[in-house]
Parts: sequence; structure tokens; C-alpha cells
Amino acid sequence: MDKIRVRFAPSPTGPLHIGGARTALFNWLFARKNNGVMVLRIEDTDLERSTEESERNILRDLKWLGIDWDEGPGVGGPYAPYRQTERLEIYREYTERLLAEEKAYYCFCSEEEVEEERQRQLARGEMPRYSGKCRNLSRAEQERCRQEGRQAVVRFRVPSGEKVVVEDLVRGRVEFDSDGIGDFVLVKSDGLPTYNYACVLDDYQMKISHVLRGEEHLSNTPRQILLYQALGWEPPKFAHISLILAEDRSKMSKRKGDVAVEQYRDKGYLPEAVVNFLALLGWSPEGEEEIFLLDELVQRFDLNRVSRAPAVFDMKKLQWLNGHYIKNSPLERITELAVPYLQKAGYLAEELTPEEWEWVKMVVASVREYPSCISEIVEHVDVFFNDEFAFEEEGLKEILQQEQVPQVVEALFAALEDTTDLTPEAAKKILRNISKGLKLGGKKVFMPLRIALTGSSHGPELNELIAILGKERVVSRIKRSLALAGVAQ
RNA sequence: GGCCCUAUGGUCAAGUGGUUAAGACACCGCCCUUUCAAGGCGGUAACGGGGGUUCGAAUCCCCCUAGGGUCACCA
Repeated sequence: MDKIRVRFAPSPTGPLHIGGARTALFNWLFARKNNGVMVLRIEDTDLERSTEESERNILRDLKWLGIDWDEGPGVGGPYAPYRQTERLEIYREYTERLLAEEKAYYCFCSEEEVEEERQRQLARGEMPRYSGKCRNLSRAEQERCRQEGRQAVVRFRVPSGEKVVVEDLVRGRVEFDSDGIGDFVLVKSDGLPTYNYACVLDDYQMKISHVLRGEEHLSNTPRQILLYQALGWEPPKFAHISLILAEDRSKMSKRKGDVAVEQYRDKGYLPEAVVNFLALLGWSPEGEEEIFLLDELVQRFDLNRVSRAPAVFDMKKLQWLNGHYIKNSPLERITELAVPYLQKAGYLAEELTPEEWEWVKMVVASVREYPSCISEIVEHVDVFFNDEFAFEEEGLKEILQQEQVPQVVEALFAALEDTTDLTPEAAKKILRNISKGLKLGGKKVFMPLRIALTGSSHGPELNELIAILGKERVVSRIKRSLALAGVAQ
């Protein structure tokens, strides 16, 4: 069996879309699972919309996800170049051949003419497609058009009455009628190949064995197969993956939420969460386990378990997955990711001393289970920075006015006095001793202290809070709160 | 509109003629607990409709319905 070679072929006209990322992931998993080769090809034949910046961003985001490639931009390979605008010579050669064999022809209809015709057909309820007007122009007629300065495109002469069969690896056998396909453009008037054309030429040249792509390309496939036949080439195997839908079951779009993977990265989603989530959209593992890192996905990935139905993007599940990875990643890493958000929010200075860094780690440790993405961490840390807090609600003061409070506070201050190393563990011990020593239930000890320390009835673990704030701030915060609640000290 | 794809709980989905129709997210409840979370345990909830085929259909066939894709000198 020939070596498995797959490709991901984005067009650099915007950021890496979440759907594109999944297509890339499935290709990558398929290649890695089968000891195949992953090719990255840049389809930049749309000069108007392609930008170098988009290309850079797409490559960056693929890398961020952990998807690498064996051939393509940056790494080269036996079939270089891997950028379509650098392959124009190759395409030209085949265009000559197709033209010579009369499998393609020059068409001089202007875009406006074709568009008008299209509209007329649409209005009549007909299928819009090229009429074939220039199909049989004589040499002389062609010459005249040229003389008139008309721009030419090259169209493919679609054979009539042919049944085109796509043996799709996920969809099974799909049949199309060639009569439903108009003579499509191969080479645009600017001399650049269209997608369907360049795609076929490149896939063949690059010896791509399997084309895994989004379902929106299923109806392009018969055109491409016709081209393979015209060129006398064996087509690759095709597998069309169903689309990812927005929550309202329509196509995902900018309006309906975040569609670019960079948006997820910016919000503080971890790449392994995004990958794990994407893998689960349209593919299902064999067992009941659903948490997988990239290499585990490689072990389990199987094209036969890719589903045909479109999948709705379930943000809640992504958040859950991300939360899971946030809770289970090394604290050092989460802290590194969290610090920029904390700096941006003004909680931290641009430069941190080693001591501050250690302190921030404690902060992150005590709140990391709350956020579903790292950026949300800023919503939970105010309690560690803001000494001038107000009571969340007036009723909370009554709890500070309870009769046992002065004793509890006194006991705490005394214990703090005797403690040199105020770790979370030490604080926990102190709290427990107070509760025991005063023979008071937890609620009578912990709730007043929590309120006095934070102005709120809920928040991080009390012992961690105390350790993180340190003796001085604990004392001053409590004194201030008691004063505010009118409790004599 | 033509062509094509799809159809199991709110969502992702397992299932490939005989199952009490898995599991996960979400939701609800209980437990744990010094709060909120997290975690543990449990619960509600599904085969779009109609015809066939068959002793027997979520599973096979047809029709309908619904959703989606595509019909560009965009990819």
C-alpha cells in the first residue's frame, strides 16, 4: 500500500477558523495514526484577499494547537513550493495540455455577461450555470475577441451525460450527474488558477492519497474527479467531514460568537482543551473516556468513527473541558498564563520580583477552579488586592456583631502573633484550634472571619486567604471591618 | 429552485435487525465542606412523521418534513 499522504490547505484570507482547525486536526491525526505524511499547502490564488499576515497567523495557530507538518512552508519538502502562487508555471503546463486536447477552451464572456445570465436563469427558476457560449469558438472568432481586447478565462469542457461517482470514506457512495455541472473556470482572467483546478493539480503532484476536508467541498468533488479523468489520473480517496454549526444550527459566523482559534487563545483557552473539544465534534472514541491529549487522540483516531451529521458547537462543553485542563495543569504554567491578564487588569506590575511571583502562584492556586478560561481569573482575585472593600450586603454586618466575634478575633490575633511561617497549612491549624478552643461550631468562627476579611460570605478557602494576605493585612482588614460594623474592639 | 448531505435526550454522541437505547456537557437533587466552587453519588430527558421489508426494527427500503451544503473569474 502506498504511503498515506494528507494535506491541510488553508487559504490565507483570514484567521484560522475553528472549522478549519478541526479539518487540520483530523488530517493530522489520520496522518500520525497511519505513519503518514502531513502536508501544509497555502492556497493563495485569491490575490485580492490573501495576505501574508493571515498566513503567518494560521501557521502560528496550528502550531499553538500542536499540529505540525512534514512538508510545507518553513520546512520545505520534495514537492516544494507549497504556496500556490509559487507554482504558477506548473499549472500553465497543464492548461496548455488541456487546451490542446480540447478538454478546455478559452471563454471571452465578461464577468458582467456571465453574471447577468446567471441572474436571468435564477429568475426563471433554472439552475444557474454557464451557457457554453464560447465552447466552440473558431480560431478566427477567438482572434477577433482578443483583438477587441476582451479578457479570456479558460473553462473546462464538462462532458455531458456522465455519472460521476464519489466513493466517500465517511459518506459512502455519492453520485452526481455531470449535466448538472456547468463549464467551470480553470484559469481566471488574471492568469491564476481557480480552487478546483489548482487543488487537483497540486493534490496529484504532491501525491496526496487522502483528501479530508469539510462537507462544503462535497459538491466540488465531482468537478475535481472530472478533471482527474480528463488528465488521466487516479483521484485520491475522499472523506468529507460534516460542518460545525452555531448554536441555532446555522453556519458559524462572526456574528454568532467566536469563530477564530486566536480568539479562544486570547481568552485563555488552553490548546489541549480546544483540540480535545474539536476532536469530539464529529468523531467519537470507542470507550467512555472523553479526555484526551493529542498523543492519546492519535492512538484512538479512526476515520470509521467520524460521524456524518453536522455538529453544533457546544460552548459549555468547551468551557468544561478548559476548566478541567486549568485545574489539572501545573500551577507554574497556569500562573504564567494568568499573569498577563492580571497585569492588564492593573492588579500586577509589569515586572514581578521572585517573591511576588511566588505570591501570585498562591493566588492563582486558590482561585484556579473558578474560571472556565484563564482571562476570567481576574474576576476572582479582587479579594486579594482590594483592602478597601465594602460589604456585599448590609445584613452581613449583623454577623460581625454576634457575641462570639470579639473572642474569635482575639484568639486569631494571638495565634498570628505566635506564628512565624504563615502557610495555608499553618493557617488551617490556627483556625481549627480556635474553633476547638472556644468550643464554637465552624460557622460561628469562619463566617465572621470571612466577612471581616473580604466583606463577602463566599470566596476562596479561608486558610489560603489568610496565608496569602499575610499577618498585617489580615489584622488591618479585620479591624477596619469591625469598625465599619460598629463592633467595639 | 436543481443537485447533494444529514436526522437518537437541550447539546456532543454510542448503537450497525432482538439492548432495561451507553457515556459526556448542561440541568436538578443528595453527599462532602468553614462559604462559593471543585469533587463524589444519583435523577429528569431521545430514536422527526408516515408507509413498507421482517417473526422482530433506532438499525434495511420508499415518501414526507426539517436542517444544512452547493450551484462564483472565493476557496
